[in-house]
Amino acid sequence: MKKPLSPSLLLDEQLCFALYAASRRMTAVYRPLLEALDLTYPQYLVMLVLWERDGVTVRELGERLQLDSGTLTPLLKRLEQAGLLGRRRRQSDEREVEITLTDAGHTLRVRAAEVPRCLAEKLCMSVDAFTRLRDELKNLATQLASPTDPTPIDPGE
Amino acid sequence: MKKPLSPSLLLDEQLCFALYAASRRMTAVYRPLLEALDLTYPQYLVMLVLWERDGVTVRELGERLQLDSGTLTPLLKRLEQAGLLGRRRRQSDEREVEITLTDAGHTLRVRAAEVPRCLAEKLCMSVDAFTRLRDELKNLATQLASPTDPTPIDPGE
DNA sequence: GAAAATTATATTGTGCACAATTAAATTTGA
DNA sequence: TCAAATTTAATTGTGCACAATATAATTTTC
Repeated sequence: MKKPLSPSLLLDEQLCFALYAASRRMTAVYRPLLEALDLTYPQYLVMLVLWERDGVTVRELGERLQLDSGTLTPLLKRLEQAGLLGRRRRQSDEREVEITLTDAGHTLRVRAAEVPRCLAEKLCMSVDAFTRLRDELKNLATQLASPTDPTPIDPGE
Repeated sequence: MKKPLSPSLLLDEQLCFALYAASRRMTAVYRPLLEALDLTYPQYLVMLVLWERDGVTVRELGERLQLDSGTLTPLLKRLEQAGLLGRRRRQSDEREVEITLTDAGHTLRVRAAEVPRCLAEKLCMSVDAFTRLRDELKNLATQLASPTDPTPIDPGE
């Protein structure tokens, strides 16, 4: 009598829906905070990367955030229009587009520092619980990204 | 010396990004499985609700999935075009649109039953770990949905 | 019982996500 | 060296999400 791992089609038993719903709730909580900075949530993520290291390429941004150019190109153009960053082809390799923060882009970081504080308040979690859940989600993403890992047989192409 | 709860702006320390990335990875894993059923992931969620209880209104679907009519109306029209469901105004209250599965919609459930099995394989998690993570995410969503819970002062409107 | 308020859905517009294709620059290799 | 393969962005098209607005049906209140 071994109970199989979630063979259910009941919505409330799905891990995927709990994840999907929590993720949308999370961005909904960020929305009013980021609105004050004139940023959307994905734009905020791009800014986080750039505040860590300026002058990265679109490809590097994409690797970090797991987003492709179809998403990033228009998003970066909007941030450029907003005056937060500049985009230009690299001299060394004209295929690459380098993203650099403007002064306004750098300055925004100060106001953005409030955002994680507001969220910490909202979360009401211990540092331990926060770290544990975050790392569990990272592990989950890693497991989900594994090529064909648990598939019994797959000769591939 | 009390360390504050995640006052960091580093991408890899954010719970929100771990959540966002894991959620997108999850739907990416579902995508090829659902493609075989000609469903997108949000369409699959709608079908899960309808397989549990047929004849619900758009409003009830929205409450269950936390999606509004701006998302559901076109999605439901696509499922109607695909022949999986029908939409008609309720006699008792013409404001409401009742969604009912067609025979094809009911039949699809059989093939969909394979989906959670494929995912369980991919996840490689114990039932306990699965359940615990799912319920932690539900709790997180609940906490994030709480109106103004941890805000010190807010006289409101 | 009619005006006002509420409720339910649809519509419009913006901004992601992501697949598929295109185009240009660079690298590789016969 | 030069043609083929690879790499990087951009473009195009579809389908969510969600805010804001519109519209129509129903309920409430006087």
